[in-house]
Amino acid sequence: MRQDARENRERILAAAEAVFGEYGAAGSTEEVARRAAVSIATVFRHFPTKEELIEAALLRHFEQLTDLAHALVADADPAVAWRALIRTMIETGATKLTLVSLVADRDEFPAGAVAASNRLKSVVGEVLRRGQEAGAVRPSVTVEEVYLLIRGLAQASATTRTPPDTLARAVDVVLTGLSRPGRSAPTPA
Amino acid sequence: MRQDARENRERILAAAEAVFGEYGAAGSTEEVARRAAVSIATVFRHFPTKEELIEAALLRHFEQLTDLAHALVADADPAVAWRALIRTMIETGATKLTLVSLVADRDEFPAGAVAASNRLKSVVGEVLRRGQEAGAVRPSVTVEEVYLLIRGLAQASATTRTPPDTLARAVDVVLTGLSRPGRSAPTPA
Amino acid sequence: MRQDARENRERILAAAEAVFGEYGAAGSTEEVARRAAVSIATVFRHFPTKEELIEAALLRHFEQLTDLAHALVADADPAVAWRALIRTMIETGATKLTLVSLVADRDEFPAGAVAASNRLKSVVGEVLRRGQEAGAVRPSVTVEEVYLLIRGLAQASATTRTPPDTLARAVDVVLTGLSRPGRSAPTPA
Amino acid sequence: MRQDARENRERILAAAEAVFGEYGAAGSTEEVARRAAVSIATVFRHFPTKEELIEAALLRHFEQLTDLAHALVADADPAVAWRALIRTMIETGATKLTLVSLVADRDEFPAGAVAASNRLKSVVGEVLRRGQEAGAVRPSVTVEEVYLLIRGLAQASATTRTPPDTLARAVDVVLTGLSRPGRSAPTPA
DNA sequence: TATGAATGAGTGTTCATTCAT
DNA sequence: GATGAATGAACACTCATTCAT
Repeated sequence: MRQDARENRERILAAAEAVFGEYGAAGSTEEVARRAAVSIATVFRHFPTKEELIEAALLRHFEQLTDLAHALVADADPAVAWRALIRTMIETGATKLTLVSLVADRDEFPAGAVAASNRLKSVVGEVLRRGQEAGAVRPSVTVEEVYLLIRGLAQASATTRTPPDTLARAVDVVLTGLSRPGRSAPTPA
Repeated sequence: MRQDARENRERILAAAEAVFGEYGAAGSTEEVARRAAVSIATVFRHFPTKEELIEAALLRHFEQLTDLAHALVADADPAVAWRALIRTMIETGATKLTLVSLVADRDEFPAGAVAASNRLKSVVGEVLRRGQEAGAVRPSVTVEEVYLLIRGLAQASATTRTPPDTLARAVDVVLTGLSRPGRSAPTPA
Repeated sequence: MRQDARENRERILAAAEAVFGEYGAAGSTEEVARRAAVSIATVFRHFPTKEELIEAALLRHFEQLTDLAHALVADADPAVAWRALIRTMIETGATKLTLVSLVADRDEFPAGAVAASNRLKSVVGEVLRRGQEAGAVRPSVTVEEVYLLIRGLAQASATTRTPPDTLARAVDVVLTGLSRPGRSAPTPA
Repeated sequence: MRQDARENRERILAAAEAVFGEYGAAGSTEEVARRAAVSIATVFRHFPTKEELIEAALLRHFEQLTDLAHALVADADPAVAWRALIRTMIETGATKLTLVSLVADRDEFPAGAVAASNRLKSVVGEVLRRGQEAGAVRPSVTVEEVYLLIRGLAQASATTRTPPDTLARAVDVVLTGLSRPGRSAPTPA
C-alpha cells in the first residue's frame, strides 16, 4: 500500500470512530468521508461496506484497550489494576462501545474484530483472575457478567446526558458488587 | 374510537415496541406496519409521526411498569419488593427501555411520555426509600444511579444475545452493590 | 334527496370554492370536508371524484355569473353594462376562476359545467354585441379574446398579491384596448 | 464540475421548465427526472430541494428574457422594440412564467431568482420608458400593470389550449390599450 | 345516509454503493 | 489510487378513494 493510501486509511478510521460514536449506526458514510477530507469513493475503496468500516473502527478500539489492559497487568497491585481497568473501559469506551451492538448480533461476526475482541477479553480475564487471587474480587465472578456490566454502563451513559458523578456512583456500585464481601471498593480521588 | 380501530392501535403499539426495541430508532415504520398487519397509512393515521409512535410506545411501557411498581409497593416485605422491581424493570424493560434514549435528549420531551416517566420514577423512588428504611439498601443510594444501572443492563442485554444466567449474575452484582454492607442479596430460586 | 343531504351538498360546494380558490388544485378534499364540517366520505358520496367536486363548484360559479350577466343585459346603457360585466367577472372571478384551468384541458369536459360555461359565454356574447351595436366596443372583437383577457387578469391577480389599483389600471388598459378608437373608457369613481 | 455533470444539469433544468410549466408546482420531481433521463437522485444531487429546482429554472428563464430585452433595447425603433418585447415575453414566457407565482409569495424569496427577476424588470422598465419618450406608449403606464397583463395572458394561454390567433388578438388589445391614443398598434405580419 | 377507519399509489428526500474520469 | 457523479432502494409522510359500521 502506498503511503498516502495508508494515511487516508488512518484518517478514515479516526473519522469513523468519531462519527459512529456520535450518531451510532445512523451516522452516514458521507459524513465520515467529509471529516476525513476524502471522497466517499475513497472510503469505499478502503472498506467495501459500511459494516466493514464499523468493524475496522471497532477493531482499532479493541486493540487500543488491549494495549491498555496489558499495561495494567504489569501494575504492582492487582486490586488497583482491576478497578482502573473497569473504570477506564467504561469511561473511554463510553462513546465507542456503542459500536459493538451494531455488528454483534450478526451471525458471521467478522474474523478480524472477533479475534481482537477475544484478545481483549482474555487480557481482561487475566486482570480479573489476578484480582480474585489477590482476594479483591469475588471468586464466583466471570468475565461474562463483567463485560455485560461494562457495556451496559458505557452504552447507557453514552446514549444519555449523564452527570459525571452519577456515572461515578454507578461504577462504584458495580465495583462494590464485584468485590469480596467485607471489602468495599474505595472511592478514588 | 371504533372497536376495530382500537384493536389496530393496540397491535401497532405492540409492533412498535418490538421493532424499535430490536432496531432502535433505525427501525422503520414500514416494518411496524408489516408486523401489525396494517397498511402504513393506518399507522400514520393513528400516530401522525414516527416520533409520536415511539413516544406512545414508550408511554405504554412506562405505565405498565408504573402499575407493576405500585403493586410491589403494596407488598409486605420492602426488601423483596425492591429486588423484584429492579429485576422486573431490567428484564421486561430489556427490549423496550432502549427507546428512552431515542426521545430523551430532545428539548421538547412530549408531555405525555415525560409525565408517565416521572410518575414511574417517583414510584421507583418510593420503593427505594422503603428498602432503605427497612435496612436493605444503602442509605447513600439515589434513584439516579439506580436508573442508570437499570438502563445499562436493559440496553446491553437487549442489544446483544445475552444468556439468561449471565444477565442474572450481572443483576445480582448490581443488587449486591446496592445492598447494605453485611447483607448480601439472596439469589432467587 | 333528503333535506339534510341537500344542505350538506351546499355546504360542501361552498367549502370547495373557498379551498380550491385558496390553494388551487393542491387543495385537499379532506380540507374541504373539514370546512364543510362533514366526513370526507360524505364529500365522496356527493361527488364521487375530486374532479367532479371541482367541476360542480365551477358550475355553481358559472351560474352565479350568468345570473349577474343577465341582470346587466337588462341595464339601460349597453356601454356601462359592458364595462361593469368585464370588471365584475375579473374581480369576483379572481379567486375562483383559477379552477377553470384545473379541468379545462381534459378531453372530456364535464357535461354540466360545459353547458353552464356555454350559457355564460352566450350571455357575455350578447352583452358584447350590444356594446358593439352601441358603438362602444370595436366591431372586430370576439368573445374568445375577451375571455382570454378576463381569465388572464383573474388568474394573475389571484395567484399573486396584487395591489387593487394595479389591477384597476390593468383592467382599464384592457377596456381601452377593447373600446372603439376615439372613445377612451371612462374610469369609474 | 465535470462535463457530463454539466450536461445533466442543463437537461434537468430544461425538463424542469417543461414539467413545472405544464403542471405548475404540482409537477413531480420524478417526472422531471424521467424527462431528463436521469435518476431522481441525480436531480436531488444537483438541486437539493424541489424548491431550489424550481428557482433555478426560474432564474434561467429570467436571465434568458433579460438578455433578449437587452438586445431589444439596442434596437433602433423604440416602438417596435416595445411591442416585440411584450409579445415575446407573453409567448415564450407562456409555459414558464406560471412558475413565478409558485415562489413569489414566500417570505425568503431566493436571492438568485429575485435578483434576476429584478434585473429583468428594470430592463423592461427601460424599454417602456423609451417607448413613452418616443410617444408610442401612454405616459401614465407603469411597469406594474404591464407585468400583470403579461403574466395574465401568459398564464391563461398556458393553462388552456388557446388557438394562436386568439392569443394574438388578445395581445393586440393589450398593446392598443397601452398605446398613445390616436396611434393604434399596427398588427405584425 | 353519514361516518370513522383503512388503503394503494404516490411524493420529496436520503443513503450505501457503483461507475466514469 | 483517488475523485465527482450517478444510481436503486428505501424512508417518512400524504392523499384521493373505498369499506365496514
